[in-house]
Amino acid sequence: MNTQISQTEENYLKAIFSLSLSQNKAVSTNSIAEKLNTKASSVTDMIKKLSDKKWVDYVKYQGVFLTLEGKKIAVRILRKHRLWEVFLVKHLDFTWDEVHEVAEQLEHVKSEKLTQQLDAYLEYPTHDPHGDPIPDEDGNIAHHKEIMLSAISCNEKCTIMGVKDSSVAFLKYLDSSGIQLGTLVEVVKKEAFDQSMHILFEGK
Amino acid sequence: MNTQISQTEENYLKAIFSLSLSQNKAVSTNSIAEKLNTKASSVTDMIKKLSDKKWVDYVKYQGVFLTLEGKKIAVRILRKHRLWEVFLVKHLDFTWDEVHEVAEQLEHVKSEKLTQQLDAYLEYPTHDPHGDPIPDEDGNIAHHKEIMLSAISCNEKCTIMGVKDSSVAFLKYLDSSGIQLGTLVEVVKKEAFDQSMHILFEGK
DNA sequence: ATTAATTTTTAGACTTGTCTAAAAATTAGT
DNA sequence: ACTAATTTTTAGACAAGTCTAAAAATTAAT
Repeated sequence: MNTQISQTEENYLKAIFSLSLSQNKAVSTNSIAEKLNTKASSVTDMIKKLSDKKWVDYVKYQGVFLTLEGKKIAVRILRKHRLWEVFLVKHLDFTWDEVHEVAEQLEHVKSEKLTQQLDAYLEYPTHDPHGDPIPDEDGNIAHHKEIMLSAISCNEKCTIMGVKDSSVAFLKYLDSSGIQLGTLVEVVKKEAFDQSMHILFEGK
Repeated sequence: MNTQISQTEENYLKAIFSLSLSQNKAVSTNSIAEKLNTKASSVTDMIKKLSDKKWVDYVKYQGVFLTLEGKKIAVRILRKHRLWEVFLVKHLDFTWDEVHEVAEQLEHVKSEKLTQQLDAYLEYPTHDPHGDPIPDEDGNIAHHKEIMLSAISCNEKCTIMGVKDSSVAFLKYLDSSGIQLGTLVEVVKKEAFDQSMHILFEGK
C-alpha cells in the first residue's frame, strides 16, 4: 500500500477545501472538475481514492466533505503556499500577481523542517501578500470578518485587507491604479445600473 | 507533442551528467539504473524518450552521451539544486547533511525568475555547502583542481574544500569530528596496510 | 407526476513510468 | 575462437491519472 500522498491528491484536497469554505453543503464533482480544469469522470475516480484513504466522506451522486484528516492536509498545503508567497514577495522581489504559480509548485515540497524554518525566517507572518490569513502550525486560521467592497454603501470608508479575485489581470489592474493592501478607500458614488463604483483614495 | 520536461526526465539527465563527469566514455544503462535505484529495463525505455527529444545521443548496447541541449538542462538543475542548498544552510539553519533530499525536490521548481532572484538574494555564491561549484547563469562551472586527501603525503598540510562522499553518515561523521569546509588539516601518519590516516587539525 | 435537462458515474482506452522474465548482444575467460 | 558470464533490450504487464462516450441517477419544469 502506497503511504505517500501525491501532488495530484494534494491538489484535489486543496480544491475541495477551498470550495467547502464558500458553502456548507457537500462539494460537487462538477465544481471540483471546474476548479482543477479537468473532467468530472476524472474527479469521480480520484474521489474514490481519497475516500479509500479516509480523507473525504463520499456518497455517490451527493458529493464530498473533507474528513478531519483531509482538512488537516489541505490546511498544511495552504500554509506552505502562503508562506512561500510571503517569501517570494518579501525577499525575492516578486510582485503579488507573480507569486501564485510558483507557490503552486513550492507548496508540494515535503519537509517539516523546511516549513517550520521558513515560518521562523519570515518572522511568523499572519497574512500572505493577498491579505489571506496563514494557518499556524496547528492548522488554526485567523480570520477577521471581511466585508466585500461592493457591500459598502456611499460615503463609507474602509481599508482594503484582501482581494477575492486573485487573477493576474485584476491584480495588475489594482497595482496600476495604485491600490495596495492597507489602502484606505472611500466609496464616493455608486452607479445604480451596473454596480460599478467610484472610489477615492489618497486623493485620487 | 509534450513540450514540457518531467521531473523524471530531469532526474535522468542529472544522473547521466554526473556519471559522465567521472569518465569520458558513454554512460552505461546499468550505471544509470544503479544511480537512480531503478531497473535497467526502465532506463532503456527512458533513454529512448530522451533520445527522441534530442537530449542524449544513444547507440543500442553502447550507452549514451548528453547532447549540448541535454547538458544545458542538467546543468540548470544542478545550479538550482546547489543554490537551494546554500539557501537552506545559510538562512534556514539546515546542516549540510540535511539539505540534499529537500534540494532534490526544490530543484524541480520551474521559474526562471525564481532562480535568478534566489541567486541574487544569496549574493551569487560560487560553491554549495559541500564545496561543490555552482554553475552560473550561462552554465559555466568553476572548478579548481581538487586533490584527494588520500593523495596527500605525510606531513603535508591542506585545506578541506569539498567532500566526495556526500552520504549522510559520512557528513555526520565529519561534523562530529569537528571537520568543516575550510578546515586546515595536516596528515600526520599513514597506516601502510589499510590506507587509513591520522590527521591533525586545530590541535586535535 | 412524467418528461426533459443536468449531473454523476461507469466502462474502456491512453500515457507515463515502472517492473519481471526472457531474448539478444556484448564482453570475458580459457 | 568458442563457451560462459554479463549487460542490454524487448515483450508484456501494472499503477496513477487522464480522457471520451454512454449509462444511471438526480434535479427541474410543466
